[in-house]
Amino acid sequence: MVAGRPRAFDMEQALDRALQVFWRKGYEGTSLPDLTDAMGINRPSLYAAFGNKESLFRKALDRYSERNAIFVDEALSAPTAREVVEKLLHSVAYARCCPENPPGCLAVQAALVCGDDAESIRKELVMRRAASESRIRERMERAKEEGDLPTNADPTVLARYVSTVIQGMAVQSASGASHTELETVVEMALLAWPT
Amino acid sequence: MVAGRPRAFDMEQALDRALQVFWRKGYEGTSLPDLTDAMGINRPSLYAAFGNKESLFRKALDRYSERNAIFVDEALSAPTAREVVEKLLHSVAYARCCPENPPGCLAVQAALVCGDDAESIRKELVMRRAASESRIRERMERAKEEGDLPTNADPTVLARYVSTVIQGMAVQSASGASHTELETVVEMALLAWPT
DNA sequence: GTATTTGTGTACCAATCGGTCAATATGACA
DNA sequence: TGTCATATTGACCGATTGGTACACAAATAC
Repeated sequence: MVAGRPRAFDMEQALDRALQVFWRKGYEGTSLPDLTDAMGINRPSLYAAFGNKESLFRKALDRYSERNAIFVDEALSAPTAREVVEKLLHSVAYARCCPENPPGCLAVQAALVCGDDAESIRKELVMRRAASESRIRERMERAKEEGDLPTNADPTVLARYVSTVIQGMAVQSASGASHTELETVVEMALLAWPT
Repeated sequence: MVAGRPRAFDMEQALDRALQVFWRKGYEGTSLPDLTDAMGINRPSLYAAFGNKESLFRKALDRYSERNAIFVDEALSAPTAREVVEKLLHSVAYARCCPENPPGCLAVQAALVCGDDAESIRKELVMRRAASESRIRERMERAKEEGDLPTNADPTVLARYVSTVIQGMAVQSASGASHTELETVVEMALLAWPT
């Protein structure tokens, strides 16, 4: 980039707008007019700045993941396994219902199933969800080494359970559940935690 | 219907095939060629027999719901609240991974989010999921009246927790989880149950 | 056998899909 | 003040979307 006409829009803001649309309508449910309207730019500008629809989605997904990572990292750095899942679940209950964002979880609802064209997006999301679960599992393994969990506790199972509850809350949120409703789920889910 | 040329295909079988496609690809992700190919009929036959895409989906959804209702009814008729949720969760763990069906739950993944055109389908699915949760809640209310649950137990919260776990398992299944993996989730989820 | 009724097959419809081209506008730099 | 590099604009592309019109085939009713 040497000189030339400067870009008339804010790329960060435009990407945020695109993220919101994908979040609300999913990958397949979002059309290019949906995107250009929300981003306030026209089609060739979108393609010049972000590539095609798929690469725009991936950039939006990266942004989504980065923001999620902030509170996930914070939760995972709690001193005990119990505190980790408490923080994690409470954070998710808040984040999925944060009023300035669409309900639900992008990584769950953007392409849980899809037509053949979007199959690579679906697989990407499957991998991201698996990666999230792995991070929790690794934290539980550490907890077990530290004597922070009973010797018969299985980090894989614990992580899968927590992931399942989190994904269930995503569906609940996408169905209109409120923050307080999700909090009751969190409290109950924590009753299963080993002591 | 007085006379006329007889239908050359089996409507029940064709509807089953359509259900499979919607289940695997979601409402928006399924195209009419997807449907006609799977059903082995051509477009005008499909429209004559089932209306349009939306009404075909609703018929397929009804069929899906009926089949689900069989084991849900059986679970809800168990004598105690504890047995109800045990049966329910184990049944779901099996049903979501039954090898002759697509993974996941149609009512969750067919249109968790979507474009404007499919909005009425999405709302229908939200209502069905809410109805399922209500059935569980009513069963828990009955259990409480029967002294089958602690006096401080909240049927609404119990039902929401069970629904959330079930929906989480649907996401896990759609992501490739096996039956035995879901069973470990069930066992752990049951640890939260009040005694 | 002929009329009537219904299903099937082909070919088509307008609208929308994701994506691009060529012309023009706008800035930085010399 | 040009020159050059990039951004914006509107029109356009072929392919696909959900949905139909119409001619023909196959059965029953008389």
